[in-house]
Amino acid sequence: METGCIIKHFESYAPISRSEAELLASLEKNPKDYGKNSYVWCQGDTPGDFYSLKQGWAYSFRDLENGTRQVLDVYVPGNVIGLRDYAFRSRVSGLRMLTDGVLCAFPRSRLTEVFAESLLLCNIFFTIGSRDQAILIERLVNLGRRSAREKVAHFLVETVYRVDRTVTQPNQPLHLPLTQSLIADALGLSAVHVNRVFQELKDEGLVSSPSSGVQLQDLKRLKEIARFDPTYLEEDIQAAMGEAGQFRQL
Amino acid sequence: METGCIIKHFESYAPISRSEAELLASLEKNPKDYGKNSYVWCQGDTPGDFYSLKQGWAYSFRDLENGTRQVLDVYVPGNVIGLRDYAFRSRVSGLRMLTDGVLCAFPRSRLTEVFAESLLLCNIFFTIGSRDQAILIERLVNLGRRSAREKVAHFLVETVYRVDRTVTQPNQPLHLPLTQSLIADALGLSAVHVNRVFQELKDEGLVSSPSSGVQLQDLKRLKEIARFDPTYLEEDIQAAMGEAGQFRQL
DNA sequence: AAGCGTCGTTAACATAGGTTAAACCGAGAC
DNA sequence: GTCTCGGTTTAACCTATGTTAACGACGCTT
Repeated sequence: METGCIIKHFESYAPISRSEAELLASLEKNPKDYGKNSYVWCQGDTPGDFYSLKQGWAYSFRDLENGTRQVLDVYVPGNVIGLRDYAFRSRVSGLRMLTDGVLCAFPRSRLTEVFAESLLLCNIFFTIGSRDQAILIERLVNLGRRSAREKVAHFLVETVYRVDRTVTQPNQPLHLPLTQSLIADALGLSAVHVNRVFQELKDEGLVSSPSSGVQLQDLKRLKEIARFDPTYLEEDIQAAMGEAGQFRQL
Repeated sequence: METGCIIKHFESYAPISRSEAELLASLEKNPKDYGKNSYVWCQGDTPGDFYSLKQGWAYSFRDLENGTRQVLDVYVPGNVIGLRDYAFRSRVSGLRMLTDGVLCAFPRSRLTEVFAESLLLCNIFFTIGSRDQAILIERLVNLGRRSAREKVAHFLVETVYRVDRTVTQPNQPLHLPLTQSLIADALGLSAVHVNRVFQELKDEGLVSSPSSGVQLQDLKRLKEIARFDPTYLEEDIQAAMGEAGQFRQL
C-alpha cells in the first residue's frame, strides 16, 4: 500500500517519524467509495467518526428552516474532516460529496489515543483546527464586508490555494469542480447573481466554464480583485510548538 | 487567591483533578488590567501569548482594506482567546476590549507542555476549539442566509447564552454591553440599518436600550424570531473522549 | 459651563442584489 | 434517439439594505 494521503498531508506540516507514520496509517484503514452527490452524514446525526478525504472533493453545509442552505466549507484531497464536531452530540453540519471520491473513517475515540501517543500528532491536529478556524474567519469577512464580485473572486482563489497544497499541478489553467449554485450557497448570494458575476469575469477573460466546473484563466488578476492575502493559509507548526517541538522531533 | 475563572470555565466541561487545577492555575498567573477600547493585540502582530478573559468583555475583529471592519466574535468572562492563532506566524485578527477588564496571558509554548502533562486538559482545549468553530459556523449561517431582523435577534440570543455559561444570573432582563455599530460590524450590516431593526424590536417590547448597551426584555420571542437552536453551544466532552475519558478521570 | 467625542436617531435617496420565470444546454437513462 | 434532470443563462421587475447627512443626547475633559 503506497503512503496514504493523510500522511502526505501531515508531512506538509512537520517531518514525522516512522512510528508516527504508522499511527497515522492506522487511521486510514477503511477507505470507502462515495458517489458524487452522496451524503456522508447529515446535520443532527450522531458523530461517530472523523474522515480523511483520500480522493475527490466534498463540502459541508447547513440546511436552513427557510429552505435555503449555507455551504460552509469545501474540502480537497488530504483534508481531515469532522474535527469540528469533536465535542458535540450531534453533527453541526452535513457532509456531501462534490465529486466521486474516497474517504477513510476513523473513530473519534482513536483521536484521544493518538493524542496520548504522540505529542507531535496532537499538535498537528491542533494546527489543523487552527487552520480551519482561520479559513472560517476569512469566509466570515468575505460574507460580511465584500461585494459579490470580490466574494466570488476570493472564494475561487482561496480554493485554488488549498488544492495546490496537496495536489501539485503545472502552471496551467486551474480547474475546480464547483457549480455556480454551490458557490452561491457558499457566499450567501443567489445563483442568478453569481451567474451575472461570472458573465463579467468571463468577458474579462479571467475565468471560463467548460462543460462542468470552473476554469481560472488569470489567477493574478483574480487575486487583485479579491485583495487576496494568503497569510491566513500559511501555518507554521514550528512557531507553535517552540522548544517542545524541537525536542520532540529528534 | 480564589479559584480562577479559567478553572471554573474548564470545570464546566469536565470535573478536573487537583493537579490539573494547579496546572491551569499556572496559566492564570499574570492578570493585567485593560481599559475599555484598548487594543490587546492587532492583526499581523506576532502571536506570543494566549489569554483567558478573567473579567470584562472583548471582541476580535478584522480591519478591511476598504475601511470597513468585520467583528468576528465577542468574548465573555471565562473565555480562552487566541487559540485560533495557534499555528500562525501572525495574528489573523485583532483583539480589543469592549469594557474594562482583566486578561491573563500565558505563552503559547506552555500549551504544548500542558498537552504533554494532561490528556484531559488537552481534550478540553480541543473541545474549546471545536466549540469556537461551531460558533463561527453559526455566525456564517447567520451572515449568509438570514434577514437583518433575524441576524440581530440571533446574535443577541447567542450572546446571552454564552454569558449564562459562566455568569449565572437571575431571570431578570439581560444586559449586554454592546453598541449598535459593533453589532452592525459583526453582522455585515450598516449601523443605520441596525438602528432601524432596533426601533422595530423596541416597538414590540423585545429589547430596550438603557443609557448604554442593550437590554433583552423577551428572550423567548427573540428566540422565535431568530429560530434559535442552541445545540451548537452544547458540547459534551464525555462524548468526545469516550473510554479514554472515563479512564482518565479516576 | 463650555466644548468635544461617541453613540443613537431620523429622513431622503440610491443601488446591489434578490425574485420569478422562462428558455436553453449537455449528459446520462432508458 | 428521445426524455429527463441538473445546471446555466437572460430579462423584467422589486426590495432590503446601504449611503449621506444632519441632529440630539449623554458623559468626559478642561
